[in-house]
Amino acid sequence: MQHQFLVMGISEALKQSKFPSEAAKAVVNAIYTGNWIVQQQQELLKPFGLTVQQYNVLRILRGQQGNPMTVLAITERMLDKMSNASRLVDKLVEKNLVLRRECPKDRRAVDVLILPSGLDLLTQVDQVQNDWGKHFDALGVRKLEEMNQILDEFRTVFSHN
Amino acid sequence: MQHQFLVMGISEALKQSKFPSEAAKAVVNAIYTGNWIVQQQQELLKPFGLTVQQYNVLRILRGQQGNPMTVLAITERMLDKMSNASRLVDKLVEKNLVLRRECPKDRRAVDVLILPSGLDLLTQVDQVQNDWGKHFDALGVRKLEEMNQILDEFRTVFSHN
DNA sequence: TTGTATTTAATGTAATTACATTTAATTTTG
DNA sequence: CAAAATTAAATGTAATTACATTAAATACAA
Repeated sequence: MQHQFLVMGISEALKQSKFPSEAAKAVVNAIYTGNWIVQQQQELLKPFGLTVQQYNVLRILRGQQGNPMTVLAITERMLDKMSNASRLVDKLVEKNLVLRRECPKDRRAVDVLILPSGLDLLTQVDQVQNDWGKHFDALGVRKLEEMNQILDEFRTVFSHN
Repeated sequence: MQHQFLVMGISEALKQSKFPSEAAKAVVNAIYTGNWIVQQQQELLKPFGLTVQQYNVLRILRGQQGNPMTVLAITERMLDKMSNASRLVDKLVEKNLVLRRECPKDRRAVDVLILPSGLDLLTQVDQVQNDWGKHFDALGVRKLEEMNQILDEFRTVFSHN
């Protein structure tokens, strides 16, 4: 009973021929596309024993280039409204991919650092991720820029009530 | 410690100034935008005691115009790879919004029907949803069509290995 | 300084999701 | 027809998420 994401236009994908408006269709399409990507990434990450969220946290930590980040700083950079960065970091500590230690400047805060083992794992995952991402290059930079532009606009239109 | 989705370009939103490629940015942007919408809908639906998934199932059932749907048919039309349409329908039955009964043609299957109370609730939600969706009209049909086109292409590019 | 408010992270919990298994009914095959 | 395979839904469970609360440290204000 596993639902497969099929690759097709949104109407065929959801077997829904008519939407009340183009905007309604875009809303559904954006959710569907986001889910579709997450689904794909989940599959890619399964062999590495990482969830999408854990992977994202690792990447965020790598981006700091050896500098520690507090849990709060991690939360701010996460894609997902986070249920719990604290517990996510827990999992990564359990897997020995990151280090958690008291922040010397503020003892409320906790510094999190990616370990060499974490960097190694990311390197492995990168290989697979890059291959996967290559598919999108076929769209061309021009169109991808357009996509980014439109998605940004789509969210931004909300600030102009 | 609740993370707020702020309305801005993807780079500012995630405080990440550079992406390895435009495609990588688009991937993140699509996930972020999908999450952003789901988040908004969650807020809208909270007063009605519905989760986004439950709401989607109700809408799917309404689309059948009084005809019953099996659980499997519902699953096929869901936005999300479904953990469990069966338990989702459970919740809706508990709330007295839908009816579940044995399918006469195939006793393995279960017919699910939306009840008048379910339709009423949807009518109420529609009002709020429509107001929310209005914001996107500002983008113009032209641009929304473009967005739908690009998102479809984005997923479709995968079938052309 | 001392009490109050705020910030940061962790924890408790209920609900949901992912994933595997089970049960029952139907379809297919020999 | 009978056995095997398949299909549909439900169930068990572990993990994750949502949401609220707590605990500890810091900042702020009187």
